[in-house]
Amino acid sequence: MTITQLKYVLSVAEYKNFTIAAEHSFVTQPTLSMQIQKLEDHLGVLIFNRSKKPIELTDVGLKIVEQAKVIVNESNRIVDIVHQHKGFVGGEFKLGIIPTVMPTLLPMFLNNFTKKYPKVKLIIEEITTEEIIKKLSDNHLDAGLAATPLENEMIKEMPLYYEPFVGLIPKEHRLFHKKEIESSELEMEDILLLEDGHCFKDSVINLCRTYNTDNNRGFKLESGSFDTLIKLSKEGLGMTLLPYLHTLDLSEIDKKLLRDFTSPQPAREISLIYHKSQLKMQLVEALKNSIDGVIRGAISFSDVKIISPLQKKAN
Amino acid sequence: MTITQLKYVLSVAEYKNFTIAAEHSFVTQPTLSMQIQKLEDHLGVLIFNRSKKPIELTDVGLKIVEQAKVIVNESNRIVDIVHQHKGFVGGEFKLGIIPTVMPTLLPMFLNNFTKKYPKVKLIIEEITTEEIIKKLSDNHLDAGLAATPLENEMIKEMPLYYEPFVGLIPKEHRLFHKKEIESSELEMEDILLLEDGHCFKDSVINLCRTYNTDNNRGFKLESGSFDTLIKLSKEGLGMTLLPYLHTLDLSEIDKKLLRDFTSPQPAREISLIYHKSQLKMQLVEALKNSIDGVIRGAISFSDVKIISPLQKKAN
DNA sequence: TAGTTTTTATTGATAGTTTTTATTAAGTTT
DNA sequence: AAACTTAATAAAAACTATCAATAAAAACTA
Repeated sequence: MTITQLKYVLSVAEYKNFTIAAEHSFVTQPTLSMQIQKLEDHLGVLIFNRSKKPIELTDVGLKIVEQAKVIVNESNRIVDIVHQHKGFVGGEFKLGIIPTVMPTLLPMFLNNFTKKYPKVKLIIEEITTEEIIKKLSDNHLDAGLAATPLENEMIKEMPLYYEPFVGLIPKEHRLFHKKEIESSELEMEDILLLEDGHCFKDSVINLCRTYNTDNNRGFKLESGSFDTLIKLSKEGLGMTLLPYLHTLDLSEIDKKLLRDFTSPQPAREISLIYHKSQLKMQLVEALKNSIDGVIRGAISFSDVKIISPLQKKAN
Repeated sequence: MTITQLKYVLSVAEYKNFTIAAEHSFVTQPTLSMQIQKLEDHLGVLIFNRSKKPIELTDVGLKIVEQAKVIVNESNRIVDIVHQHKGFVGGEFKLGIIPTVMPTLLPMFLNNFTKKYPKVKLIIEEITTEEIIKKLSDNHLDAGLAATPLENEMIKEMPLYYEPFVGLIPKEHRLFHKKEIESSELEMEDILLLEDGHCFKDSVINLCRTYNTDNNRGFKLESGSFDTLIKLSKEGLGMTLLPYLHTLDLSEIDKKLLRDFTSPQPAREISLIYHKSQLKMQLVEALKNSIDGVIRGAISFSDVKIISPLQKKAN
């Protein structure tokens, strides 16, 4: 039994297809077929049920695959140990970022990070939280940036910052003439929200507890961008909440519609997330340090309203 | 990086000598040397410091060895998974048994076990508790039978039975004329005990708490057998405690010196112990079931009557 | 210090394996 | 039934692990 054989098994288990699995393993299909046969012979069991299309795992196959994942992960860790010892921070690092964080956070740390760690080849992908979770589990991503908490057993979270929401109130709205809004004044019925990241831990105002996605407003919002939200809001379909960093590039006219919240402000928690197996942890730590650095210094977080939630949480 | 290479590394780490490690790995020394060099080249670090005699691990080497142990253990588990699936209970099973348990317990379960699991090649070794612990940690034993608790992080315990101690009181002793002894009457100063297994969990009379090995009796006992203890006791050097099963083959004359304890009796806990990695668990479970079967329900330390099935079998 | 022993590294031959290309077989789809 | 997918098989080529023999280095010895 070799680690290579186990990797081939994992590849077939993932793609349910020998040919595709072979491509992803950078070998030809017969190579992969033979090695898997050899392993099956050695163990005296069939791992795959080849009669089903697409190929299925046998009962033992399922258990073997789970154990193979453990073994392959643990062997990858050897390289981590060596890198850590050499103080080497490098290699490929695949990072997934949710769309609503990408444009604001990426420009802030990318330069800083690539300068500090020139040996790292950052591969960044803009994908949804759900896909990040899936890809972290499959080892197709090394880490992700998303709104937390996720409450997923497989995934560890490293909170980076808390980004307060600012209200965007259309002219006709009942709260338009207020200078500041209190959370208690919010009527969940007339707020437009993205699914993305409005659930929080206890210490922050938790919008998702009161926010009902099955509202009786007559339409359901599936948009992934705040731009759509802003337009809908200005059409008079209700107020909305924008993450603070997204309000910075609004037009002067639109900025007039913004209303801050009184403390405690609603906010979203943005975290660096990674698989519980904690592979490539030096890289994850390096990324966290880079982001921490820019958040503390580079951005104008002199603003009291942003600093306060940050300070609350920063232990 | 291959599992074979990692096994070679573990072997050298254990024996601190390439030649001996090679023998234990059933390959020639150049083979082993080359494979370790290849791994070191691949990782770009030295695992061993060959200039020191005996060979030492480097700093990274130490961490690599720890991780290699994990990987090798986890890969052994694949075979376990297959065996479990096939319902196959077989292969080599190396069991260490402490001297004071060996003669009483082994004859009771050995026949039963080998008949029930003919495919298992039991390799039994009579060794001390300390050596069992060491060999379990090195993977040179699959399980052990010893008096517990051991309070060792690495080792899991599966209690099998509680064996009460019976007092052996020489004629001159102050307690000789008592029919039964109460634990409270014991004077630790005049009891001869083996180091072996007189420590207990809370629920049992705990002799080791009060028993001071640095006694001021003028001699220190290092014997490993109860026979010596009996002789010393009859010489008038003090009373002693014998595990119940050991009292069965005393001569009729010696049996006259025995005194039972009133409830709660002092007793020793005998457990099946194994490494926390839980390899070959089907075999461990099989062994436990066999022993349980012979003992027919756990022996309660507080009730002499429950011991009767043991007595039946032993006679 | 020179000789002896012990231990690890090196070399070259060989057996064994992995991988590849090309082909066949089996099963689907059109 | 032809066209297409997909996995298994065969044979050749590339590669690797292993061994025996030996060299080199280090540690004793006398």
